[in-house]
Amino acid sequence: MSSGAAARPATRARKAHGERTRQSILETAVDLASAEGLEGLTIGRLASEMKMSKSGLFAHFGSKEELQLATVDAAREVFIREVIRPAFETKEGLLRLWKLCDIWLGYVHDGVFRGGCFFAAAASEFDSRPGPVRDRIAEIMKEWLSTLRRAVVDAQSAGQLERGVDPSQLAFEFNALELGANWAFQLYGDRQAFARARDAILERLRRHATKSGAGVLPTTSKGKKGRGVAAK
Amino acid sequence: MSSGAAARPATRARKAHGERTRQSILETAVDLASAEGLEGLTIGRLASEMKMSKSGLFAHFGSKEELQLATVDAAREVFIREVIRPAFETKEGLLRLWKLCDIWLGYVHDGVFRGGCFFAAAASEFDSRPGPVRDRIAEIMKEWLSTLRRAVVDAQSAGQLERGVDPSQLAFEFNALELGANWAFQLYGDRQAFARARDAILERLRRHATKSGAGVLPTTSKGKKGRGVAAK
DNA sequence: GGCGAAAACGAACGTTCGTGCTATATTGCG
DNA sequence: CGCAATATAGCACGAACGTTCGTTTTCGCC
Repeated sequence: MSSGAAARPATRARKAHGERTRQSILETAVDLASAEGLEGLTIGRLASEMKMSKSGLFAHFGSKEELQLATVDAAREVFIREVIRPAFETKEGLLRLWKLCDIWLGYVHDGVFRGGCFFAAAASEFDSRPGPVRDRIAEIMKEWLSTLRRAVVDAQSAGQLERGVDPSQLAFEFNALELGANWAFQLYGDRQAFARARDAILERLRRHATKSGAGVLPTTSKGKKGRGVAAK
Repeated sequence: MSSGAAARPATRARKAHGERTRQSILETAVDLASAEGLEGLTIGRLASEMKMSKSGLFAHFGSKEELQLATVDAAREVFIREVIRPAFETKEGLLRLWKLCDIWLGYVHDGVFRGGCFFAAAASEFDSRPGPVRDRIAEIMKEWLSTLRRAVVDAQSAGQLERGVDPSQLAFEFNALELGANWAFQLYGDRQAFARARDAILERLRRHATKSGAGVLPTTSKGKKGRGVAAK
């Protein structure tokens, strides 16, 4: 009903040239919204950015709320492409858990979104504003938290992480440290915050790593390139 | 020039009844802004909440930006009263550091501001919006971070915390965990997040506490009442 | 009790918001 | 080519925004 990516049953093969502009509108929308907020993302502003008329652009979505929802989902796609997918190139275990955190921090540092983590900003903006947009944001962030938690469990199953640690607790802490780094970077431009978050995360990973797990972690948090897969 | 609290040189003793309404406007403004954001805090909305006319209310501030600045400073006063002052009743050292974190979490949990931590929301809203408001918010959050850092240093001076730990690093981590709890509570209503943050903070404090420091920390993170000053 | 200042009001300003309508380009298919 | 569907533009709307202005109410003080 909504996620029309590429799953039409071949009955309607045409209708492609509206979809394309819609997509490029959403690219701009995501960028704009990450900086000015999902509510500050105004249709007039977006239209002038796209050199389109308000009404022409508006017709693609039908309402502002639909535009916001589409923007959130577009941001989710970017997040998956920039963070999840790269981290999942590493096979499950302690290193993938680390990669998830490391790449997340890199994605904020490198300014994939103009205003830092799109979802951190969106969550904070909508957390007191009930409705479908808020629900969708919460859902997506829950996906992320689950991914983090799942990575912890997998690392335990692989025998690289002590079984005593609570996966939800660890996921909470890592997510908090990431949000903290994002916060410090957005507010102060403090790049050191990334190193602080990495230090804190690595320290926890090291403390709870088993003997076989300790080897896979990078030796320092400074360099961008981790040491790579050493174990096995 | 601005902070006219109660420091007039007795030349002008009158002029109190405008200041009072101004103060009560700001109370409402703080509450409103914490939920709907500093930009969503609209003059018309605020006026109708106060049962005043837009123009009558407006005259107290002269511009929306001035209103926002005054609101931010009013929120700072609340924060000092609700968090800083209570924590500073405990004498400097490891316990005060813990109190700062513990009370902060309580202040979010108990809903001192309708939308969670006022400054977490404001920082996120204004971090991509240069200007005096953003600067003031950043300044206030820096005060908080400094307070946290200072508490770490004091705990070290008191011989209750290992001197090896980096005060800025610890302040960063604690602040991040607090923001993380605030985030989880606002978005999911997840009260468990407070316990998670407390656990994480306490664990770090315990790990780096000296022998003489270990005694002052509470035995569990569950109860609201800490064990109290046991050492010395 | 009346005077002057401070405080609150009501109406209007120009702008921008989201959202409808209607008409005109643009395009894919027979 | 011509036709139908789609995509974009133009225009107008009611509401809300921050702000200004001139007037009216309130209130401390002589």
